[in-house]
Formats: sequence, C-alpha cells, structure tokens
Amino acid sequence: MTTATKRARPIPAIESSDEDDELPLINRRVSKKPRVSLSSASASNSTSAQTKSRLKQRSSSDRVLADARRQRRQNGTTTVVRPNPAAAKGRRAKKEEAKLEPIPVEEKKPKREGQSSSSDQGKDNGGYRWWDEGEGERNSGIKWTTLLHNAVIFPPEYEPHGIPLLYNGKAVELSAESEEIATFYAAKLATDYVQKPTFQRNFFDDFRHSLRSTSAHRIIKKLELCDFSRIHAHLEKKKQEKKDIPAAEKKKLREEEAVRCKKYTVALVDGREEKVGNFRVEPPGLFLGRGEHPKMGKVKSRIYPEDITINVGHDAEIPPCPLEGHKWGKIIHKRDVTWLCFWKDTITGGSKYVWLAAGSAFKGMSDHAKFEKARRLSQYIEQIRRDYRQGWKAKGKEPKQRATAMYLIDKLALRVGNEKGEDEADTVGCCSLRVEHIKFVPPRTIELDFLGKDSIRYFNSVQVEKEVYENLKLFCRNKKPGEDIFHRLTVTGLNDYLKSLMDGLSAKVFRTYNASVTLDNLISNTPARSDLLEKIVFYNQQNKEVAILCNHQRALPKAHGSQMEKMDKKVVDTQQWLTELKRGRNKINKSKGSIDSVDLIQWMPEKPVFTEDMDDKERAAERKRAAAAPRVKTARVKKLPQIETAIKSVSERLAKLKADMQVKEDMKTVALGTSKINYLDPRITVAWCKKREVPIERIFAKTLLVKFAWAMETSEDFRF
DNA sequence: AACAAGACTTGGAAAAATTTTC
DNA sequence: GAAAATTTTTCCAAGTCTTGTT
Repeated sequence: MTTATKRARPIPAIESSDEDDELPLINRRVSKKPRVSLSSASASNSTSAQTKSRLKQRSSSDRVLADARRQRRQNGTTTVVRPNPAAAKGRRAKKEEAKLEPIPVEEKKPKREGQSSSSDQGKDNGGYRWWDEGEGERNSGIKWTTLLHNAVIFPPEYEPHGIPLLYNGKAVELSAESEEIATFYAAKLATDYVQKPTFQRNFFDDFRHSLRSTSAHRIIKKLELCDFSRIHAHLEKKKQEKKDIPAAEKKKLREEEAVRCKKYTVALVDGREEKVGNFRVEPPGLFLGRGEHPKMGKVKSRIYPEDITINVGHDAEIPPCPLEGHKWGKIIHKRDVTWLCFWKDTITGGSKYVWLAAGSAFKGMSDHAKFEKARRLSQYIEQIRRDYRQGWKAKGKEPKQRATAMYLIDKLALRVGNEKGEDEADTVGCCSLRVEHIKFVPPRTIELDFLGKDSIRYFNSVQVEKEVYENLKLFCRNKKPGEDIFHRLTVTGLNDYLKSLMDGLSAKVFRTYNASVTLDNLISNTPARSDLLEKIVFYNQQNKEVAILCNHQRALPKAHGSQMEKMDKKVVDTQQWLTELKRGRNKINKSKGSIDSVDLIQWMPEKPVFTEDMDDKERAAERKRAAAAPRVKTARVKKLPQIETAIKSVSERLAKLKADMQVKEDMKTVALGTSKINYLDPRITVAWCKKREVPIERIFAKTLLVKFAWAMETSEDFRF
C-alpha cells in the first residue's frame, strides 16, 4: 500500500559519481507469499541507507593471488608440493592415483577403511589448493582424467507394517505396494497439502492405479471415505520411539550409519580425494511441489540401480551395485562433465545428478569463475547502462523491449524468466511478465506483483525512469491481462545480445554483480568504533539489504508471534523496574540527605513450582502457567549507589531487549542464507573480516568456510 | 530456428545440531 | 539440566543457460 522507492541517501564517504542511479534499488519492501490465510498486509517497510556508488579502485586479481601466495601455508596437508602449474596437470593424475591407494572406494579392501579419515576433516578436497595454481586448463571442456567412486547408496526397501487403512470404517487389505503409498499419504496428514484438491486428486489417481489388480480396487472408490488415521498414529508412535532412544544409543546408531556410508562419501578425481555431495538416492514418496504445482501429490517412485547411469573413468573399477540382484543401468565415461551418477526423475522427467560437495575443486573453481565474471561486468556496466538507456528510444520493438527488460534485470535484480510448461507451477521472471503483473501509478511508479521462483511473491512498488514507465505502458497497451509484456523478447534473444556486450555475459550475472557490489559498498561504511557484536549485527543488516534486493524470503517462523509477545512482556517488566528505580533515586535526591534508602517494588514473573513426581510434560505446563500468571509484587530496599548501578545496567538491558526485538521483527521474513551462499563474493567478506578484525567463523559456518576455502587468503583491501 | 535435453546453480523448508535461557 | 531458541546442514525442487537434435 505504501510506496517504497528511492529515498534520500547519506553523503557518500568517498567520491560520488554524477549518476544518481548507479546502485540497484535495494530499499524494497518485503512482502510475503500469499500463504494460506495468514494476513500479511502489514509487511514492514524496512528502510536503510544506501550509498552512492564509488569509483572502483580494485586491486587486480593478480595482486590478490600474489598476496595469497606470500601467506604462510597453514594448511595441514602433507608436504608442501608446489607443482609447476603447467607440468602438473597431466602428470599429477597418474602419479598420485598410483600412490594414493583408493582405500575408501575399492571394494577389495573394505576392512581398511579408517585409514584416510584424518585427511577428511574439514576439507572436502583433501587439501588440494587449486587456487594456488595457474588458470591453465581450468576452463577447458575436459573436467577430469581419472574418476573413481562408489556411486550411490539406496534407501531401505519398504517394510509393510500391516496397519490397516479404513474405508468407510472397515479395514481394507492392501498389497505392500499400495500400503506404502497409503503410508506416504498418512505421513502428510498433518500438513496442509492434504487440503489441496490437486494434491488429493493426484494422490488418489496414483493410489487407485496401484490397486488396479487387487480386490481393494473394487472397494476403494473415494478418497473422502479413506481413513488414514491409524497409519498416521502408527507413524507418530514410531517417531516418538525414535526420539526416546537414549542419547548414547543414538550416538552409536549414528556412528554405525556413518561407517556404512563411508565409502560413498568420497571420490577420487585425478587421484585426489574429493567429498561427494548427494550420494543418497532420493527415497520414494509423494511429490511436494511448491506453490500450485499441478503434479503435487503424485507418487515419486522408487529408483533402482537399473535407472541409474554411472559416470566413471575409463580404467576405473566400476562401482559395485549395492542392491542384490540388480545392476546399473548404464556405465559411461564422459569426461566433459562433473557428475558421477544421474537418473531421470519420475515426476518431472528432468535429470537428477550426483555431484561432488560444495568444497570440491570442481565446485570451487566454477564458483570462483562466476565471481570473476561478475567482477568483469563492473568494467562494462557503465557502458551497458548507457547502451540500454539508448535502447529505450529504439524504433524496433525487440530492441526497445530488450533495453527495457535489461533495466529491470539490472535495477530490480529480476531473474530472466524462462518459459515454463503447463505441467509446472505458474511462476514468472522478467521476460515472462504478463500485463496482469504490473500496475502503473502516475507519474512514474510501477507496481510489480507476481510469483517468482519457488512461487515466492515479488511485490514491489518502485519509481522508474520516465522512459521505462512509458515503454512499459506502451508494451501493455491493447493487451489482455494474460498476455506477455515483452512479447517480442525471448530469453535466448536477450542472452545472445548480452554476449555481444561482454564475453560470457548472461542475465544472471547481473544478480551476482549487483548483490556483491551492494554488499561491498554497504559494509565499507562500517561504523568505526563498534565492538565485535555490533560489527556482526551491522554485517547481517547489510546482508539483509542484499537479501531484500534479491527477494530472498522465508515463511514467517511459526512461533514468531508468541516469541514477540514474550519479549514484549520482558520489556514491560524491565521498563517498570527502571521507572521504579528512577523514582527511588528521585526520592533520595529530593530528601537532601534525610533518607539514604527507599522501598522499591519490582513486579516479577511467578516462579514455576515443580514437584518430584512431575514428568516433562507437566513441568513444561507449569513453566507456561507461571510465565502467563500475573506478576508478583516483590519489595526491595535500595540505597543510592545501588540504585545508580542498577539504573545503568537495567537501562542497558532494556535497550538491548528492544534492539533484539526490532532485529527479530525486521528479519522475520528475510532469508540471509541464499545470498551468502550463492551471490556474495566471499572475498568481500574475508577482506572485511580482516580489516575489521572479525573472526571469519562468526560470519561463515563450517561448510561455508570449506566451500570458500579459495577465498580465505584474500587481502584486506580487496574490493569487488 | 525451434525445441528438447542436459548440466549446473539457486532456493526455501525441514531436520539436525548447537547455543542460550530458565 | 532440560526446554526453547537459534543456527547449520540436508534435502530436493526449481531455476538458468548451454548444447544437442530435428
């Protein structure tokens, strides 16, 4: 309802450019998915300062590399072999494969597994520092020379439980296959999927199909008459039993499972050990798409070895098939790809791949290349922006639409928006925007409202350049709501054009570029005298700005409301006590020395009362009762010095409480993770951490430290 | 050139692990 | 010392973009 647009910006710390629109419009209001009925109109208008762009004074990547090399190599890998990059490639593969016996992968010696365990702590790639080597052949089409792995592990076969499905109140005998499907449904009973007609219909079609040659087929005709509650109860019971296993035993079970999986967790790539990412075949179940997916509820069937294609080295041993009586579908030796296995998804027909983990050299190199490409865009961006501004006035429809779309992609960080099929959720991106997704608010504000990736709502009311406004209006003229705004523009056409502006450029690079450049600019303004915690909060706030730019949202946490209430109560209590303390101070001060202490009243939450015979549930209930009970009056006698100290500490506590509450409210529907993992060049963060003396572990969790190992030696003056 | 298949990145939710609070 | 809250990891769906195929 309100209009979030550009707002006044602070005086930039560094020289500003004359162009007022260098940065993307990050001050968007956050809106939520039109999730069920949860009213959400109150989406908060988060605002924050935005800096003007600054002149780039980048350190060349060469310098960073040199810098990195100078650093002490603290990595615990064996000898510090610094291979000559040119010679290394070909030789390394063979030599090391001979040396490094493929213990975890080789079937013949399963007893000696523990052997390599010390090398796989933390790192996903056995300490291979690819970033210390030259660019060399990194980008060539061939991805590996030798490849050895154990393929995948399968979920356990279905074990029938014999708990009946009731139909019209009577138990129905089901085949194991049908029972499994019924059980998939029972497992979802507590979700709102089961309320959705599409989900019900798809499930029931598949369920009925599974019954076709059994007697139950004549009985079970309507979903409404199926009662899954007994199966549901059975599942709940199992869940509880699992939960109730003593901690020690749980730990043991976990360890046993780890031993069983061990050999699947690593692959040997050119003789180097690398962690495998997703070595588990997805278990069967009901397909849960996002948003209004037409296929939700369909049975995603079990994948068998026959469905799987294995990609291994020519001379490598073919991984043994873990399922008795089965064999792999296909064995291939495709060296221009990085996947180890793949199969066809039974629902979408798309391919599912087994990849190496995020910390592997394959993934790291392409991540690095992605950010380098985005950095390269900063050398072209001014030119490109001039170009599309020019394009707004183009005579031809396609160039005009293209230039207008480029503005949206650049300024609003929209995704490009490929075509989607009838059998997918109806979501859009820039090129697939339809007339129904835009509203025009004179003089030049557009309101975009559509479902984007994952059916997350994009809602943004933003002032745009006059030409853009007029163009968009023009493109919508005489079109029905369901028609494409950019009807002459295709994604391929757009990307082909981008290639002509910069080698390797495509629409998604703008998102990476804008996210990273925004963070870089924002955190360069870190308040000088902040303590560690303040710096971290500050960083997270800037991270939040990026998340808002990219429209990274999450569902409102279930307990948000109650947690806020709880905090609010605390604020009220603390406030009351502070007021009382101040009253006491006044009284003493006014008395001019005639009294030196006062009676003060503090209202405290009631303390819960536990008795020996209470179980966990009763204790929890008692705790709740006490928290909700009226506050208890407590009398305290205080002298002036005591009061002064208390006022100070209580004020601080109150301020912190209020600040925490604000942060919680501001963050309730933003997801920081996605940008941190995918969009923000880790070198920006590493450099900032070094400069501001923030331990990197406070920003990157363990997996991110591994994923971004290549960025850890970035010098503190790195700029994106 | 249009379309489909293939390969890889990006995405939020749920589960699991860890930390904080009481 | 357990429950609650928060953070991290896992899961798998859903995008982007390139590469075949017709």
